[in-house]
Amino acid sequence: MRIATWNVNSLKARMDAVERWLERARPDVLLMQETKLSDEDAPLMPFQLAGYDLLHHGEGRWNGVAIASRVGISDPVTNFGDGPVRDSRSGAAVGGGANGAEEDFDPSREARMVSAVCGGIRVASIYAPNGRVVDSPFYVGKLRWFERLTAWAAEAVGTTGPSGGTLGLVIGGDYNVAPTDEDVWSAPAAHGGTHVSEPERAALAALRGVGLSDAYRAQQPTGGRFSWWDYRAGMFHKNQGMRIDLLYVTPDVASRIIWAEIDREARKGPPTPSDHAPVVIDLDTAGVPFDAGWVGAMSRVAARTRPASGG
DNA sequence: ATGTCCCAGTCTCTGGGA
Repeated sequence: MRIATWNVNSLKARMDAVERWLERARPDVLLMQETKLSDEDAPLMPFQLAGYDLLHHGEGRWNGVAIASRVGISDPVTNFGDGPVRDSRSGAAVGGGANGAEEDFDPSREARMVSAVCGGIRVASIYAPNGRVVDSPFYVGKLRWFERLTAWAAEAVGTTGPSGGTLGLVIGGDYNVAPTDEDVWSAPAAHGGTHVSEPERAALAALRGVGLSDAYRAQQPTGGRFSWWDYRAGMFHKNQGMRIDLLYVTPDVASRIIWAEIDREARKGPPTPSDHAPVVIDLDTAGVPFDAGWVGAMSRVAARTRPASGG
Protein backbone atom coordinates (compact mmCIF):
# COMPACT_ATOMS: atom_id res chain seq x y z
CA MET A 1 0.00 0.00 0.00
CA ARG A 2 1.46 3.31 -1.12
CA ILE A 3 0.70 6.55 0.75
CA ALA A 4 1.96 9.95 -0.43
CA THR A 5 1.70 13.57 0.60
CA TRP A 6 2.10 16.55 -1.72
CA ASN A 7 1.58 20.26 -1.28
CA VAL A 8 0.36 20.96 -4.82
CA ASN A 9 0.22 24.79 -4.51
CA SER A 10 -3.20 25.13 -6.18
CA LEU A 11 -4.98 22.01 -7.38
CA LYS A 12 -6.53 24.09 -10.15
CA ALA A 13 -3.14 25.12 -11.52
CA ARG A 14 -1.62 21.68 -10.87
CA MET A 15 -4.39 19.28 -11.93
CA ASP A 16 -2.60 18.09 -15.07
CA ALA A 17 0.60 17.52 -13.10
CA VAL A 18 -1.32 15.66 -10.40
CA GLU A 19 -2.99 13.43 -12.99
CA ARG A 20 0.36 12.60 -14.54
CA TRP A 21 1.84 11.87 -11.13
CA LEU A 22 -1.04 9.58 -10.14
CA GLU A 23 -0.46 7.64 -13.34
CA ARG A 24 3.28 7.41 -12.75
CA ALA A 25 3.46 6.81 -8.99
CA ARG A 26 0.11 5.04 -8.56
CA PRO A 27 -0.34 5.86 -4.87
CA ASP A 28 -3.24 4.21 -3.08
CA VAL A 29 -3.74 7.34 -1.01
CA LEU A 30 -2.59 10.86 -1.88
CA LEU A 31 -2.77 13.57 0.77
CA MET A 32 -2.82 17.05 -0.76
CA GLN A 33 -2.37 20.52 0.67
CA GLU A 34 -2.89 24.07 -0.56
CA THR A 35 -5.59 23.10 -3.03
CA LYS A 36 -6.78 26.74 -2.88
CA LEU A 37 -10.29 25.71 -3.88
CA SER A 38 -13.75 25.80 -2.39
CA ASP A 39 -15.40 22.42 -1.96
CA GLU A 40 -17.84 23.21 -4.76
CA ASP A 41 -14.89 23.76 -7.13
CA ALA A 42 -13.10 20.53 -6.16
CA PRO A 43 -12.31 18.54 -9.35
CA LEU A 44 -14.04 15.28 -8.51
CA MET A 45 -14.30 14.04 -12.10
CA PRO A 46 -10.60 13.88 -13.04
CA PHE A 47 -9.92 11.90 -9.86
CA GLN A 48 -12.84 9.56 -10.53
CA LEU A 49 -11.57 8.91 -14.05
CA ALA A 50 -8.17 8.07 -12.58
CA GLY A 51 -9.82 5.64 -10.16
CA TYR A 52 -9.78 7.78 -7.02
CA ASP A 53 -12.42 9.09 -4.66
CA LEU A 54 -11.77 12.63 -3.49
CA LEU A 55 -12.49 14.11 -0.08
CA HIS A 56 -11.90 17.87 -0.17
CA HIS A 57 -11.96 20.45 2.62
CA GLY A 58 -11.41 23.97 1.40
CA GLU A 59 -12.37 27.57 1.82
CA GLY A 60 -11.49 29.19 -1.50
CA ARG A 61 -8.50 31.36 -2.13
CA TRP A 62 -6.18 30.13 0.60
CA ASN A 63 -5.31 26.83 2.26
CA GLY A 64 -7.45 23.78 1.41
CA VAL A 65 -6.63 20.12 2.02
CA ALA A 66 -7.78 16.91 0.35
CA ILE A 67 -7.46 13.13 0.30
CA ALA A 68 -7.58 11.08 -2.90
CA SER A 69 -7.97 7.35 -2.31
CA ARG A 70 -8.49 4.22 -4.42
CA VAL A 71 -8.85 2.01 -1.33
CA GLY A 72 -11.99 3.62 0.05
CA ILE A 73 -12.74 6.72 2.13
CA SER A 74 -14.88 6.54 5.26
CA ASP A 75 -15.38 8.29 8.59
CA PRO A 76 -14.34 11.76 7.40
CA VAL A 77 -13.26 14.47 9.84
CA THR A 78 -12.69 18.08 8.81
CA ASN A 79 -11.03 20.87 10.76
CA PHE A 80 -10.47 18.58 13.80
CA GLY A 81 -14.25 18.30 14.04
CA ASP A 82 -14.34 21.86 15.39
CA GLY A 83 -16.98 23.24 13.06
CA PRO A 84 -17.03 25.57 10.08
CA VAL A 85 -13.98 27.24 8.60
CA ARG A 86 -13.68 30.81 7.41
CA ASP A 87 -14.52 31.60 3.81
CA SER A 88 -11.50 33.60 2.72
CA ARG A 89 -13.35 35.04 -0.25
CA SER A 90 -16.13 36.70 1.71
CA GLY A 91 -14.48 36.87 5.12
CA ALA A 92 -17.52 35.16 6.59
CA ALA A 93 -17.49 31.77 8.20
CA VAL A 94 -18.84 28.97 6.03
CA GLY A 95 -22.30 28.24 7.34
CA GLY A 96 -22.33 31.34 9.51
CA GLY A 97 -20.21 32.43 12.44
CA ALA A 98 -17.48 34.91 13.31
CA ASN A 99 -15.68 36.85 10.62
CA GLY A 100 -12.01 36.57 9.73
CA ALA A 101 -10.74 39.91 10.98
CA GLU A 102 -7.03 39.98 11.68
CA GLU A 103 -7.48 40.57 15.40
CA ASP A 104 -9.43 37.33 15.46
CA PHE A 105 -6.72 35.45 13.57
CA ASP A 106 -6.91 31.81 14.48
CA PRO A 107 -5.52 29.29 11.99
CA SER A 108 -7.60 26.54 13.57
CA ARG A 109 -10.55 28.25 11.86
CA GLU A 110 -8.96 27.77 8.44
CA ALA A 111 -9.15 24.75 6.11
CA ARG A 112 -5.96 23.01 7.25
CA MET A 113 -7.01 19.51 8.26
CA VAL A 114 -9.03 16.67 6.76
CA SER A 115 -8.96 13.02 7.78
CA ALA A 116 -10.58 9.73 6.81
CA VAL A 117 -10.09 5.99 7.06
CA CYS A 118 -8.52 4.64 3.84
CA GLY A 119 -7.43 1.06 3.33
CA GLY A 120 -7.84 0.24 7.00
CA ILE A 121 -5.67 3.14 8.19
CA ARG A 122 -6.77 6.55 9.47
CA VAL A 123 -4.96 9.16 7.40
CA ALA A 124 -4.93 12.91 7.90
CA SER A 125 -3.86 15.60 5.44
CA ILE A 126 -2.60 18.68 7.26
CA TYR A 127 -1.34 22.09 6.21
CA ALA A 128 0.37 23.84 9.11
CA PRO A 129 0.36 27.65 9.23
CA ASN A 130 3.49 29.31 7.85
CA GLY A 131 4.13 31.55 10.84
CA ARG A 132 5.64 34.34 8.70
CA VAL A 133 7.93 35.89 11.35
CA VAL A 134 9.11 34.49 14.69
CA ASP A 135 7.02 35.85 17.58
CA SER A 136 4.48 37.50 15.24
CA PRO A 137 0.76 36.84 15.89
CA PHE A 138 0.90 34.38 12.99
CA TYR A 139 3.77 32.50 14.61
CA VAL A 140 1.87 32.34 17.92
CA GLY A 141 -1.15 31.07 15.99
CA LYS A 142 1.04 28.43 14.35
CA LEU A 143 2.15 27.07 17.73
CA ARG A 144 -1.44 27.11 18.96
CA TRP A 145 -2.53 25.20 15.84
CA PHE A 146 0.05 22.50 16.58
CA GLU A 147 -1.38 22.17 20.09
CA ARG A 148 -4.81 21.54 18.55
CA LEU A 149 -3.32 18.99 16.12
CA THR A 150 -1.55 17.21 18.96
CA ALA A 151 -4.73 17.05 21.05
CA TRP A 152 -6.60 15.56 18.08
CA ALA A 153 -3.80 13.07 17.39
CA ALA A 154 -3.78 11.98 21.03
CA GLU A 155 -7.44 11.05 20.67
CA ALA A 156 -7.00 9.39 17.26
CA VAL A 157 -4.08 7.19 18.38
CA GLY A 158 -5.39 3.91 19.65
CA THR A 159 -8.82 4.20 18.08
CA THR A 160 -10.39 0.82 17.48
CA GLY A 161 -11.02 -0.10 13.84
CA PRO A 162 -13.87 -2.11 12.29
CA SER A 163 -11.91 -5.35 12.72
CA GLY A 164 -11.59 -4.77 16.44
CA GLY A 165 -7.87 -4.03 16.38
CA THR A 166 -6.12 -0.71 16.79
CA LEU A 167 -6.50 1.57 13.79
CA GLY A 168 -3.17 2.76 12.41
CA LEU A 169 -2.67 6.50 11.98
CA VAL A 170 -0.74 8.46 9.34
CA ILE A 171 -0.59 12.24 9.67
CA GLY A 172 0.94 13.59 6.48
CA GLY A 173 1.30 17.03 5.04
CA ASP A 174 3.11 20.33 4.96
CA TYR A 175 4.23 20.81 8.56
CA ASN A 176 6.09 24.05 7.77
CA VAL A 177 8.75 22.95 10.28
CA ALA A 178 12.10 21.32 9.52
CA PRO A 179 12.54 18.80 12.37
CA THR A 180 16.33 19.08 12.67
CA ASP A 181 19.26 20.95 11.13
CA GLU A 182 19.75 17.89 8.90
CA ASP A 183 16.50 18.94 7.24
CA VAL A 184 17.68 22.36 6.03
CA TRP A 185 20.26 23.19 3.38
CA SER A 186 22.14 25.54 5.69
CA ALA A 187 21.51 25.85 9.39
CA PRO A 188 23.27 29.22 9.70
CA ALA A 189 21.23 30.61 6.81
CA ALA A 190 17.97 29.25 8.16
CA HIS A 191 18.36 30.02 11.85
CA GLY A 192 16.59 33.11 13.09
CA GLY A 193 13.60 32.46 10.88
CA THR A 194 10.51 30.36 11.16
CA HIS A 195 10.47 26.61 10.37
CA VAL A 196 13.60 25.92 12.45
CA SER A 197 12.96 27.68 15.77
CA GLU A 198 13.10 25.75 19.03
CA PRO A 199 9.39 26.26 19.91
CA GLU A 200 8.35 24.94 16.49
CA ARG A 201 10.60 21.91 16.85
CA ALA A 202 9.28 21.39 20.37
CA ALA A 203 5.75 21.42 18.93
CA LEU A 204 6.75 18.60 16.55
CA ALA A 205 8.33 16.69 19.45
CA ALA A 206 5.11 17.03 21.44
CA LEU A 207 3.16 15.66 18.51
CA ARG A 208 5.53 12.71 18.19
CA GLY A 209 5.07 12.24 21.93
CA VAL A 210 1.53 10.93 21.48
CA GLY A 211 3.06 7.91 19.69
CA LEU A 212 4.19 8.96 16.22
CA SER A 213 7.47 8.78 14.32
CA ASP A 214 8.95 10.28 11.14
CA ALA A 215 8.44 7.61 8.45
CA TYR A 216 10.83 9.05 5.87
CA ARG A 217 13.72 9.62 8.28
CA ALA A 218 13.42 6.09 9.66
CA GLN A 219 14.00 4.72 6.14
CA GLN A 220 16.47 7.36 4.94
CA PRO A 221 18.85 8.35 7.74
CA THR A 222 20.98 10.60 5.55
CA GLY A 223 20.12 14.29 5.26
CA GLY A 224 20.36 16.47 2.17
CA ARG A 225 17.10 15.46 0.51
CA PHE A 226 14.43 18.10 0.87
CA SER A 227 10.74 18.41 0.02
CA TRP A 228 10.45 22.17 -0.53
CA TRP A 229 12.56 24.72 -2.39
CA ASP A 230 11.74 28.41 -2.82
CA TYR A 231 10.80 29.30 -6.39
CA ARG A 232 13.23 32.21 -6.31
CA ALA A 233 16.94 32.57 -6.85
CA GLY A 234 17.54 29.13 -8.33
CA MET A 235 17.12 27.52 -4.93
CA PHE A 236 15.91 24.23 -6.39
CA HIS A 237 18.79 23.86 -8.82
CA LYS A 238 21.24 24.55 -6.00
CA ASN A 239 19.32 22.08 -3.79
CA GLN A 240 18.85 24.76 -1.16
CA GLY A 241 15.63 23.56 0.42
CA MET A 242 14.04 22.17 3.53
CA ARG A 243 12.36 18.90 4.46
CA ILE A 244 9.07 20.21 5.83
CA ASP A 245 6.65 17.71 4.27
CA LEU A 246 6.41 14.82 6.69
CA LEU A 247 4.56 11.57 7.28
CA TYR A 248 4.15 10.89 10.99
CA VAL A 249 2.96 7.35 11.71
CA THR A 250 1.99 5.12 14.60
CA PRO A 251 4.28 2.13 15.43
CA ASP A 252 2.03 -0.46 13.76
CA VAL A 253 2.29 1.49 10.50
CA ALA A 254 6.01 2.16 10.94
CA SER A 255 6.69 -1.57 11.28
CA ARG A 256 5.07 -2.18 7.87
CA ILE A 257 7.07 0.44 5.94
CA ILE A 258 9.42 -1.06 3.38
CA TRP A 259 10.39 2.04 1.36
CA ALA A 260 10.27 5.81 1.55
CA GLU A 261 11.35 8.49 -0.89
CA ILE A 262 10.93 12.09 -1.92
CA ASP A 263 10.06 12.41 -5.61
CA ARG A 264 12.38 15.26 -6.49
CA GLU A 265 11.62 14.79 -10.20
CA ALA A 266 8.09 16.05 -9.63
CA ARG A 267 9.52 19.42 -8.54
CA LYS A 268 10.82 20.02 -12.08
CA GLY A 269 7.61 20.35 -14.06
CA PRO A 270 6.80 20.94 -16.89
CA PRO A 271 5.15 23.27 -17.26
CA THR A 272 5.26 24.93 -13.85
CA PRO A 273 5.79 22.75 -10.79
CA SER A 274 4.65 23.13 -7.22
CA ASP A 275 7.37 24.41 -4.91
CA HIS A 276 6.99 21.12 -2.99
CA ALA A 277 7.83 17.55 -4.00
CA PRO A 278 5.72 14.48 -3.08
CA VAL A 279 6.86 12.29 -0.17
CA VAL A 280 6.01 8.59 -0.60
CA ILE A 281 5.97 5.54 1.68
CA ASP A 282 5.21 1.93 0.82
CA LEU A 283 3.62 -0.40 3.38
CA ASP A 284 3.90 -4.16 3.29
CA THR A 285 0.41 -5.63 3.11
CA ALA A 286 1.45 -9.19 3.95
CA GLY A 287 -0.24 -10.43 7.08
CA VAL A 288 -2.86 -7.70 7.04
CA PRO A 289 -6.27 -9.37 7.12
CA PHE A 290 -8.65 -8.59 4.31
CA ASP A 291 -11.46 -6.43 5.59
CA ALA A 292 -14.49 -6.18 3.33
CA GLY A 293 -15.54 -3.19 5.37
CA TRP A 294 -13.11 -0.82 3.78
CA VAL A 295 -12.86 -2.36 0.34
CA GLY A 296 -16.60 -2.59 -0.09
CA ALA A 297 -17.11 0.91 1.17
CA MET A 298 -15.72 2.41 -2.08
CA SER A 299 -18.29 5.04 -1.55
CA ARG A 300 -18.72 8.00 -3.79
CA VAL A 301 -17.46 10.37 -1.18
CA ALA A 302 -18.04 13.74 -2.72
CA ALA A 303 -16.57 17.04 -1.69
CA ARG A 304 -18.34 18.06 1.44
CA THR A 305 -19.80 21.46 1.86
CA ARG A 306 -20.31 21.08 5.58
CA PRO A 307 -18.00 19.72 8.25
CA ALA A 308 -18.39 16.15 9.37
CA SER A 309 -18.72 15.18 12.98
CA GLY A 310 -15.58 14.60 14.98
CA GLY A 311 -15.88 10.82 14.81
C1' DA B 1 19.12 40.08 -6.58
C1' DT B 2 13.66 42.77 -3.43
C1' DG B 3 15.20 36.91 -7.60
C1' DT B 4 8.91 33.28 -8.60
C1' DC B 5 4.48 31.50 -8.49
C1' DC B 6 -0.45 31.63 -7.26
C1' DC B 7 -4.76 33.95 -6.27
C1' DA B 8 -8.86 37.54 -6.57
C1' DG B 9 -10.20 41.93 -7.85
C1' DT B 10 -9.04 46.91 -8.80
C1' DC B 11 -8.94 42.65 -14.10
C1' DT B 12 -3.46 42.47 -19.50
C1' DC B 13 -2.02 45.12 -13.79
C1' DT B 14 -1.79 45.35 -8.53
C1' DG B 15 -1.24 43.54 -3.88
C1' DG B 16 -1.04 39.73 -0.52
C1' DG B 17 0.78 35.30 0.80
C1' DA B 18 4.17 31.75 0.61
